[in-house]
Amino acid sequence: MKQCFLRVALDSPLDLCFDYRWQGKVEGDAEAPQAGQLVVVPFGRREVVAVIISVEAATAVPEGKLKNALAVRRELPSLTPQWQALCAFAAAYYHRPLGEVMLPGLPKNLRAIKPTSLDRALKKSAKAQATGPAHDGTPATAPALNPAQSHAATTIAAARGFVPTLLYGVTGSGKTEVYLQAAAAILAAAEAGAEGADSAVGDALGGAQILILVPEINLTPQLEANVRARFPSVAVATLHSGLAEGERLTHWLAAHLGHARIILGTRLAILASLPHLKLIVIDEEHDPSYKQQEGLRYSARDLAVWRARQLDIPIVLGSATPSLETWHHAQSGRYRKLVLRERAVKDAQLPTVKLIDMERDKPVEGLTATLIAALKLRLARGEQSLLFLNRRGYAPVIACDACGWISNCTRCTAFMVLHKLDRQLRCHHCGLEQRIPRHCPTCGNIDIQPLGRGTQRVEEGLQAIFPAARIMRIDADSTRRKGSAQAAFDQVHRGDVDILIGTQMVAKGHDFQNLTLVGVLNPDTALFSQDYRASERLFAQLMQVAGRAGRRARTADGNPGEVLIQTRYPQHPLFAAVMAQDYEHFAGALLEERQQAGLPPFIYHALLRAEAKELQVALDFLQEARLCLPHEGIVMNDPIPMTMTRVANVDRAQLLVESVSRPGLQAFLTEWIVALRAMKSRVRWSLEVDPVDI
DNA sequence: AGCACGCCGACT
DNA sequence: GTCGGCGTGCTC
Repeated sequence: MKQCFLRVALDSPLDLCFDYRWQGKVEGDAEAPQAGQLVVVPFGRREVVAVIISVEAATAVPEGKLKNALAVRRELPSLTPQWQALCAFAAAYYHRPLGEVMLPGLPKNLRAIKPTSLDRALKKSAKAQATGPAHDGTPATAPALNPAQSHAATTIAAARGFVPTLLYGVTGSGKTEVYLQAAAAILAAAEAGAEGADSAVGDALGGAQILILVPEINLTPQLEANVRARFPSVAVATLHSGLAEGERLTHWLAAHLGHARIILGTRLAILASLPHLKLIVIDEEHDPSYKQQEGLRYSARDLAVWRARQLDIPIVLGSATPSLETWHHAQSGRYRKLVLRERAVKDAQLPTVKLIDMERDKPVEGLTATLIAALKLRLARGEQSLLFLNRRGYAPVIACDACGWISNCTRCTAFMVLHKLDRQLRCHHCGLEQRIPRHCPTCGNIDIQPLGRGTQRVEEGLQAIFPAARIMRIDADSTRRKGSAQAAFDQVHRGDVDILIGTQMVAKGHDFQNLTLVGVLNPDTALFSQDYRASERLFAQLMQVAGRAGRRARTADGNPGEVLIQTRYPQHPLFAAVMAQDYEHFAGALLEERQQAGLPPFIYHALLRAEAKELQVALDFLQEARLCLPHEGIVMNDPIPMTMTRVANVDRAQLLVESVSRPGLQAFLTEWIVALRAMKSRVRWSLEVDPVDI
């Protein structure tokens, strides 16, 4: 080969690869470019970093259009064929350009035309392993496992090849401990394998990497501390969106170079380069946060399963309330199921769950007399309580009694939420902020009232009822500053808080030792939601928040923790399942409903969204899209406005596409997206595969 | 998506 | 007379 061409993927919505002339060393030379390397190329009037997909001897691009590639970034080891294949799969499955999958996840520094001190970053990532500060520490002793935990850990670590495993265990059953012991066994086995082989091969065999995903950034510090204490001589790297650019670069490099052996991360970590990956763990696999909701709308859980199959390695999906998709696979035998029925702490009991009928026990300040009495008891005993309310702000809306005016957002189909502390009305969808009006903007009435309540209002009411109590609110508003969420949780752990009030942020993962009461203030809206997944989510959320109570052995008077749920619908079957803490029965019933209604996981969905200044324009586009191709075996629903039609002065509509066959749906989408692009419409549109909010 | 070019309204 | 609005055209 005298001359060669580089076929590259770059971050552009154009769904094609671009070829460049390479005027340097070619095939056979150690310095020749190869697939998986980063390369700087001119693109239009700018220069960008791209990934080399292949090196070609010829190109179909006419000579006049061809440009020269500028520089191959040889100091960075190539991204592996496995990583390239993962990206190629995601691009094909979600119908997005390859470059949009490959490049946005790379650290900014690597995508810069002139990377700053890459050599130093490379050295730093390597050093983290050899002389990390934790290296001299003694490993924290692994807690003794109960028989079910031991069995699970051994079974997972002994798996050979692709074995998807559901680790199904109630909150507090010690799933994390199972992950860590399985990880320890796999790391030890890899090390032993490395010693036996000669050193060159040993590195390839020995560098086992383990990826552990958690749903939220807030959960990484606790898990990281845990992991570092247990594995002081193992290099650990975290990957999540909260990292500073420098950290992100060194952590990403530590993973890519194989130095980091345990990688903890949120969903974005599933697209990281992990050349020695030997085990994937998805903790709380049912959690909606694993679904990316903008840009490339991928499911990190689904990609993780694909990645495990591709690498032929085990994957563990852990949950007390598995997603119906995963449960369905476990029931049908496609996934292996390991069960933890006992709580790991000796004598710890499941909390008792009771309902409070709000029709009989009328709430004051959102709190029923029963719940207030329970809070009072905890205060007297010096125990902590948690109140859960999935609505931030002071009140979701303010209204005028006289004329019926309500605080609608002028740009969205939504209310302006009252934020009393900031003296503002705020739209949670477009960010619009307004001063609170002193009188009704329509009729001038001075008597305008907040309707409903959010966390701020409950906090205010609680403080009035219990003036001496130390009350802490944790929600997206109170934790906006970096590190403030961790500081707040630390305060709760230290015992400086009597009553914690929060949104779903407080429901996940945190292990509060002295917390014996959980109050759920108003779960009712989810009972009658249009969204067919609402009840699955509510059940998981209630079980999860209930699990915050009674994680230690017993309360002062020997009772288990208590969960009180306020509702106007105590007869609703969902609550019966929550009280019985019977996930299996509930999941079975939901699956049967889904099968009869023709919903996932028995059917596959894709969603075409369109947005325009005028709703009709978006609907017309979807109608045209609906008819532009024959679609045998595909159900095309009518185009409809989205539930929240208008956001930031843009109207949105959607078209749901269904099929009983995943390959059938995929084949159709591949053709359809070509046809949609050919329409050359000015309407903004996007296609989502496996949507969750429809 | 960027980033250009290109042709019509209110400002130093 | 120019700055700048966003329509449309292209990117190996």
